[in-house]
Amino acid sequence: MKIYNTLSKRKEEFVPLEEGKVKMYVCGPTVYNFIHIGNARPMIVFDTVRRYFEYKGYDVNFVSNFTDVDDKIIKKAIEEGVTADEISKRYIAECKKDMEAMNIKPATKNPLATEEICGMVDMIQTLIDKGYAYEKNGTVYYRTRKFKDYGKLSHKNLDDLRSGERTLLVTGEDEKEDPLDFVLWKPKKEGEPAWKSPWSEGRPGWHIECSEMSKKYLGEQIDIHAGGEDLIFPHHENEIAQSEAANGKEFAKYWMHNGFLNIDNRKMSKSLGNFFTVREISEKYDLQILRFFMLSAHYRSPLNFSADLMESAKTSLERILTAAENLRFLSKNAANDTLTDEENELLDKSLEYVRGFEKAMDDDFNTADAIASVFDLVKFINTTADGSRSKKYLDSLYETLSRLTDVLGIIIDRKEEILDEDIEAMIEKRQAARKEKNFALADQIRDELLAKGIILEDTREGVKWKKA
RNA sequence: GGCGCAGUAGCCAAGUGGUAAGGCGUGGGUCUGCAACACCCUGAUUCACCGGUUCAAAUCCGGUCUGCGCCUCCA
Repeated sequence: MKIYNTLSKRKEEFVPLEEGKVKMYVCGPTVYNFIHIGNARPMIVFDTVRRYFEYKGYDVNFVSNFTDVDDKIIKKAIEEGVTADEISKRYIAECKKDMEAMNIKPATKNPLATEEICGMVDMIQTLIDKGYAYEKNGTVYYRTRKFKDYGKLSHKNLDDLRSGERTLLVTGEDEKEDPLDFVLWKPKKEGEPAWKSPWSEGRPGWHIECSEMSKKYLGEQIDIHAGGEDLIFPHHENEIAQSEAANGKEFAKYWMHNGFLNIDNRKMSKSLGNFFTVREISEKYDLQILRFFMLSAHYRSPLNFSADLMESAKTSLERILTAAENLRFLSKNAANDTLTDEENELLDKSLEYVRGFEKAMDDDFNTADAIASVFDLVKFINTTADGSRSKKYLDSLYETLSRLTDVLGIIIDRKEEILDEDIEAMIEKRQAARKEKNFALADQIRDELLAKGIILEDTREGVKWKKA
């Protein structure tokens, strides 16, 4: 397996720290509102990465935090006249609902920043003891120039940052030894949530949260650290500086970053009025479609979102779902159960698509290419599966398709739904009408059912129905 | 100013040296009472543009144009 590593700027063969295990940390959202579709991209992408590791037999320890103390949360709390805690708890719950609807597997652990303050204080103290941090008037800063590898992830050097950052110099607090130093701990302002520390009553800086939570739940060294590309600098760069200085060893072996989601080729923002929450999308579409849409491009490419593209994704996904539905239907009605020699050969052939899928995924999780293999398999299913096939053959194809779509987090199973008796009766009535060639009545009944949200399809093997 | 990414058919999108995957859409056909599903056929003599390297370039090098991102909270 190859993974593109932001550190080296190239694809590298994946070698786990510990045989058969993957330790990965994904920076989670700050919970001050419903998550937006931009937040959804890393969730979907890295859940798919995790699923593929599991498919390959790895035991994945997947940790993703919620940042539940932050200026934006505090601001929102003040607006609503409630506690910051209430805001964060509420939106964590809402976020988990959205994640479930996107079929994102629950993380092994979702640490909350506010529950890990102790560890952060310890880590900051270690940094001070080692000379990597200093305290001024209750605020603790990281001594950026002391960490010689600073800039290795974002491939910046300190002097470039300085020359470009006039604003930083101007706004930089006088207390800082250097404008590039960043905050590890800050004293509280009136009315803000605060915790005790040796330096002041206050709260941790954003960057130290992830360093500490990653260490606590995964250890000092992890395999993969991931997040949106905007986190490369300064967030991840700072995490490296903190963790490697404090722990004295390499923090993460592979750094993965997803590209941004744009709306009409522009960055999503509230001021441009092109801002969508996942919840809003879910009112119009099954979130499987959003998931499928996001996986239709490579995770490192920018991805443009629009209504047309969602419609297109919906139709595409429908094609996969229809093939699965057909297999289920045929299997239920299959006459014989033993595989013929020809079917055996066909099944061998179908494995070619599995190999294509794996080859794509092995190459830095190329989901767009992997989906092409799924469509090849779908075509194969549509051309070889019919009423004459054995149950075993049909089930075997279904199992193959299901295995691949499961890696993508696409659910093809559908619960057996039971129709109301009167609808059942209408379908029978329509069948009778068709037999008598009373097509006017048959069509009328079909329209009535459509109005009730039931779509009928007449096939050689019988009548199929699905919900609109 | 510094750092970086991208430009492939109507749309989306794979493809990093060997002669352009896949999906959506369009048009035609087969199946069907019709519809739907599905299947078959239909698509870039060409990969923003110019020049170079090579037997061979969408893929490598140089330049031009265009769009975008990061450098500040941000997935």
